[in-house]
Amino acid sequence: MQPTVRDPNPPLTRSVEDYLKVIYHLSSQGGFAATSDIAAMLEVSSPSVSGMVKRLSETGLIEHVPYRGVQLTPQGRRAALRMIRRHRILELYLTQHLGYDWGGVHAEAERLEHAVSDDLIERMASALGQPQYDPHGDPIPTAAGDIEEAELVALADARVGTKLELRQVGTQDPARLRYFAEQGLTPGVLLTVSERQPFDGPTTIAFVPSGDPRVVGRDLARLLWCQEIGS
Amino acid sequence: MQPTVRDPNPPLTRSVEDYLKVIYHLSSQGGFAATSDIAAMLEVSSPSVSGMVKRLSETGLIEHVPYRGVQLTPQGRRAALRMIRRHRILELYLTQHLGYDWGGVHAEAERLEHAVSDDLIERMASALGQPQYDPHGDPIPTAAGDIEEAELVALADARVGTKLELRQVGTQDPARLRYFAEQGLTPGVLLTVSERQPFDGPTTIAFVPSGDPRVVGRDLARLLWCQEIGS
DNA sequence: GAAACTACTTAGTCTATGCTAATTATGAGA
DNA sequence: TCTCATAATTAGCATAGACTAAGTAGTTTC
Ligand SMILES: [Mn+2]
Ligand SMILES: [Mn+2]
Ligand SMILES: [Mn+2]
Ligand SMILES: [Mn+2]
Repeated sequence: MQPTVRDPNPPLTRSVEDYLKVIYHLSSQGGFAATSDIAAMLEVSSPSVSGMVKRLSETGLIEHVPYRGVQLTPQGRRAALRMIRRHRILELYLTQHLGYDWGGVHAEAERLEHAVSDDLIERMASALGQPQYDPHGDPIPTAAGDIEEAELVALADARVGTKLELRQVGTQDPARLRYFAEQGLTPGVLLTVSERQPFDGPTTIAFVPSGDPRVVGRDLARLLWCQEIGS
Repeated sequence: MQPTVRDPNPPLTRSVEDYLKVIYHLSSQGGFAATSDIAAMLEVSSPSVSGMVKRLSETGLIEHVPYRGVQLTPQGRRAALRMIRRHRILELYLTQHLGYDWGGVHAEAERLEHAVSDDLIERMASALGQPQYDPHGDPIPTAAGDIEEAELVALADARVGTKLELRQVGTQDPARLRYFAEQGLTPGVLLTVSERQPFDGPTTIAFVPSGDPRVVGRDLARLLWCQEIGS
């Protein structure tokens, strides 16, 4: 009778997968992810995060510096990017093939990402023609775990007079997403920055080529990630 | 400070949903589902089943007669049929739209059924044209919870000389399913029973209209559910 | 440099779900 | 009716993941 050896490589649980994704997003700018930020993103208590952080660092998925924060190990990063690939392919598949709108698709993908097989994800990716971006403009990591790192500027910070392409919309909030869609503010749109009010005021843009003007408040303008267009 | 009131109607967990489905299948012929049969189907231990049975009967999803077995309450039956609808629509969607074969599709649906929203299932059902049967010929319950009850006979029990339509294939085993598909034994096929060897021997059939003969061993013939065709 | 605020961790508890080992009920045969 | 095999249950324990309450470390502020 075996003394019950623990599986050294158990499959990741749903909770673990969501923690890794959140830690990836919080530490992608190079720094550490703070306990309280993780707690806020996942809507759990700080002690819950401390507990999970302990387990994740014991299994080698993250590195924990007490009172500083956590970072992903290469293994944790691979796992996180795998989940992000799943999430974004699911979002795109649901919008392209099942009529979802880009506001409602996030919640569905948030659950499905943990249940689909790699095989199903690759079938969806094929059906979509190996897409590079999800409905919100976010880059889809490759199956090998590579992800495009774009140098983008928030519309709220773009200099007046520059010409921009809207590339990513940095929110999952259905209400804001639907509003952006109504305003024509979806990835791929071209615009110029015509004016910005002082004291963190709104930004005025003009669509290219129509020239139609639009005023965008500061909070929303911070969600619109753009790329400067030469000339 | 509230003394923490428990949610009186928590969402069902993945485990609970799988238990209900299994209990539905085991008790669908009118009787009780036995603890050991539930345990075998779910590949868990008998004490685990006893424990779950206690909780499920406390929440009113099943009726438990100790040492006899369990049956679904109307509420439990509704929940089980909802899961079966999800499972079968998923199986059909994956085969029709994503190129799955009918052998591999069950495992994928077994996980996805717990993660999809009702909305997604209904979108899939629409894309499929409100289908009535899954890839294995099993009837898909309606969203309202009605399910077709067909009077079928196993090929192993069909009288020699009768003409039959193959309606359902009663296994999820990928190897057997692929074998059946190779042999042309898929739902909708017409055949006549030409011979049966004594002492639980194999059954010989002839396909209609081609007349091609085929010998089917007893164990496999018990998985092929058929309907007698008039004339 | 001490006080005070904030963020983080630790301690202790709870639920869901699984397990093994031990016990008990049921029904079939003798 | 008694015995025994089988099936089911109970007892006791483990793990994942959440929570609240309490304590501690780091950081500001005067
Ligand atoms: Mn998720
Ligand atoms: Mn997205
Ligand atoms: Mn299942
Ligand atoms: Mn099926």
